[in-house]
Amino acid sequence: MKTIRDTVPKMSVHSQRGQCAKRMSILEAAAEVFCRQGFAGASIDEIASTACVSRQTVYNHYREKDNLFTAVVEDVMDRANAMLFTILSTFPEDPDNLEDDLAGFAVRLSRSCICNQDGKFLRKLVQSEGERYPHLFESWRQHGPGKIGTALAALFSRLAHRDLLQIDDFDVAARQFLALVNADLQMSTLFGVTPTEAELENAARNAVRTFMRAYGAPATDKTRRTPVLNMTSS
Amino acid sequence: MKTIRDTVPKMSVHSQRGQCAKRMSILEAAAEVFCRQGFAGASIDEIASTACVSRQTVYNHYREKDNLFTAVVEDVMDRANAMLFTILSTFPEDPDNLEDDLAGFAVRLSRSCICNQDGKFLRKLVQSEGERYPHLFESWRQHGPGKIGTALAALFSRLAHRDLLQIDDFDVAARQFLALVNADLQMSTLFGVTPTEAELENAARNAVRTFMRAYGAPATDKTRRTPVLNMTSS
DNA sequence: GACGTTTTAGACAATGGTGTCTAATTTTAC
DNA sequence: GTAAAATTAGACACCATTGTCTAAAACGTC
Repeated sequence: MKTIRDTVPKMSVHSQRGQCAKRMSILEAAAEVFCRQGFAGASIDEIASTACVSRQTVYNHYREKDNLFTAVVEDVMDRANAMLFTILSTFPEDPDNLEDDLAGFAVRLSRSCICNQDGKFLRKLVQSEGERYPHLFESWRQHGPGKIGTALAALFSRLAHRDLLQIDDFDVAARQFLALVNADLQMSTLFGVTPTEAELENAARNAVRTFMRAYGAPATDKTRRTPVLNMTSS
Repeated sequence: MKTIRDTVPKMSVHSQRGQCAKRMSILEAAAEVFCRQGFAGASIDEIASTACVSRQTVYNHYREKDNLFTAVVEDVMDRANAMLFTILSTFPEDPDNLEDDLAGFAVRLSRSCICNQDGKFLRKLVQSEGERYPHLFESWRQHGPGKIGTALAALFSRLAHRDLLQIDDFDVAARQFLALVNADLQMSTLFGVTPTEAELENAARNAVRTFMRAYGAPATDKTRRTPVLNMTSS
């Protein structure tokens, strides 16, 4: 990637601050407009005015529209990736109450990796522009949310190894866990509406309950199933 | 909606055939191009040449691009709706082997309503153009695949009523069933690749197995796992 | 073959977007 | 303050697209 440094060698260090702020402002605005309008429907003028920046500044930083788009995707992917690692580090490896802890984890995951602005952007962009920018698929799989599945599979395998879960295929279980968490949120996320905290918790509870029924270890005393017939979340 | 009939009252009956064929050809081509390029990225020229029709003919049948888009969405929704009813009518209401029958149903559902061309079109279009055409959301929910959830809930409730399933919340169970069926196919569908029959069957089997572990009736001999302790309330 | 209708190719204006250029202005470093 | 760098507004050429118009051609029916 080419940064502004390559073309402006004599620049002093401190002027980076204003430049950097403008760069980020442009990236943020471009993400917003690309997400709402798609690549073809987004105009540089709208991106510039959204970023409170002149059109020429956009062209100064990113030579052309394609280049800007690539930079935006890269930026959002990096951020989403960092957030994903943060959330994965909160996985209940040594759970007190597995069902509750998994539900909490599911809430954090959906809130910060799936339902947030970046998650929505990546899903929408991969779906709408993926066919014309096939590298989006690879990026999504390797640097983006596509990694969640395999990472979760590894974490589940550890729980299974300690007999806290009974799983035959970790990859399938991980995908199903994600699918269940999304089951109640798909409508909202498809419609672009950010779910409330209560909806997140309810969805996570429903998902984890079903997941534990399918994969919970049957015999141990502390994971005795509580036959709840009503959900009545908080 | 204004059709060509309104402006050409004296037309003979048989010439409708060619016209009708052209109309359908245009609709089909427009669906393909809109799906691939999005609304803004699709050009009438490309639609016309894809349909093997002159541009003027497109304008003759559908006055403007917006109108054509609306007609395409309507057409695909209607077709998807009809297909959905067909598939729903094959739901195993009186199952021989519930798990196998549900898996077969899941294969048919994903093949003919979710992973097919129309399903892909609707998902992609609702996601990418939904914000600018909010009526798409309502159509999707009322006339499109959004109905699958509630329809499935009703069907599951019948099975539960006959003690073939043990479900507390039918809507949740239906959404989870759909989510599980999609769990293994999300990657393919997101990438625009049509899954093979073997992938469909494998996905359906994984989904139904987990679903049955979570919601299968406990008493029958074949569903050995998940010893549900029934509540002693009352 | 004659007639009305539909389709077609091509030209056309209008519009809006991209990307470039310039000259004036502002910011920043020292 | 000064000089270098960045930003800005505006004009500009260029191109793609939309939607209209027209005259010729193809089609279907009688």
